[in-house]
Amino acid sequence: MAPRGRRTARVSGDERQDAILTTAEALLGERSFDDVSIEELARGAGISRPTFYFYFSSKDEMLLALLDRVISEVEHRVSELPRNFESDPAGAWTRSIGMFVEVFVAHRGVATAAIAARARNDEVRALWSKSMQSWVDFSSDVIASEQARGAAPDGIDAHDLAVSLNLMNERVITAVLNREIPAIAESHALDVLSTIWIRSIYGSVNPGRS
Amino acid sequence: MAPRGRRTARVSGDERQDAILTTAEALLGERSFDDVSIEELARGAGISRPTFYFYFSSKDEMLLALLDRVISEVEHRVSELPRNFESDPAGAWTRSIGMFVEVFVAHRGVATAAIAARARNDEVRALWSKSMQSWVDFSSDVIASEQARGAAPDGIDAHDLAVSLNLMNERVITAVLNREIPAIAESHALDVLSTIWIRSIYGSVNPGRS
DNA sequence: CGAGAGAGTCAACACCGTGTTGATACCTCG
DNA sequence: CGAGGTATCAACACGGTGTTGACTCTCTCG
Repeated sequence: MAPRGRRTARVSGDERQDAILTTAEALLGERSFDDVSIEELARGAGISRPTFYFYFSSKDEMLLALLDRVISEVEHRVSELPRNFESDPAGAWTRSIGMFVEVFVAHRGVATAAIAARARNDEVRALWSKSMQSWVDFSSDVIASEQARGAAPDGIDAHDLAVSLNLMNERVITAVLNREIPAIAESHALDVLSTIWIRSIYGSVNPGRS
Repeated sequence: MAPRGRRTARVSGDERQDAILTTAEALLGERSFDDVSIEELARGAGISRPTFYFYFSSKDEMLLALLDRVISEVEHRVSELPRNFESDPAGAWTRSIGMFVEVFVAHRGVATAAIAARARNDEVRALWSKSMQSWVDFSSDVIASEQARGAAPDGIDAHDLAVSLNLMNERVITAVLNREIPAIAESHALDVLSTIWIRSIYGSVNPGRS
């Protein structure tokens, strides 16, 4: 039943929860997780600090909710990645890595906060690890099949290679997004990463089309 | 003047400072920086919490002192790295990366704490960045000269490549040391990293000796 | 309609870790 | 001996997290 004429005095619980998460994404865009107090999150959502605890049992719990949304997006997008690497390996890898970059750019604040929280919070670590594994499994499968069909040389375990390259992506992209030193120019990032992936997977500068 | 017969009731300031740093390295080996309180550091060094502030103005300041020692070691060891890449490129790179790995392994606690603190503390960030740059400059110089002499293909900026590969090392090694998932086996790490470096620098599986 | 039941809210409180202050003891050197 | 730097710590102030208990609003059902 929609509220008529006179609006309901109180906004619904779900809206409040969303308001908290929205406030959080916004604040994490400008400041670090530690520098955002629960007080601010609550004020941003129009409630008092204790009421925040009605919605989330802790600040980390809220980060988990934020991260959960991102993970769903990641798993969905990874499952839709094309697997036709035979015809244009370089292009296919570049598109895959590009998607990785896009997700990080779109959720920079959450990603940075999660990476920091990972060190102290088991649940955050588990959730982050789940998302990294989506990418690792995808790339590991593709590398293994490229090795199987003879397009990529053996001499390195497909899974080890996939893990290392994905960790490189994570680290290089956060360095770029947080304007660290040393880092590379944002405009080069995708190009540089793709080049490294392709050279180290195929052992050559120019993997042949077939 | 050495204390005679009767020992000085009070241990010297320098010893106390060292005791704090030693306690810190030990505790950081088992717990995260945030989980180590100043109270514990002080107790470990046989002093009270306020006295800790006589030696360091904050916990971060102490981390800085810890990191400073590591940086000196890094700069020293980097400057001693051989540069004879012409005769045995693969071996030379493996030895260089091996040294990177060694430093991380030897100072695992400090490295992990510094990486976490980097996000919130400017001085830690600056110091860490200085140490990364030692490695980046070294590798960037070597890559550029390999490209110049025609042993390594162009098509990627030497500095961008050096930054990315060094960031990969940082991330992969911390993942290994902290037993993250996904990560690779500690015993493979050096081998996997070297392979990726060599393939992506030389654009081939087997850079020729000359 | 009116008495629960739930959801939602918050003032006040307890706690813990950081950083500060001021008083005091010790040690050395003129 | 006594002045001045070195070293020490009890007690305090502060800020952020998480908890409690009482209150209000709204919806439902006899």
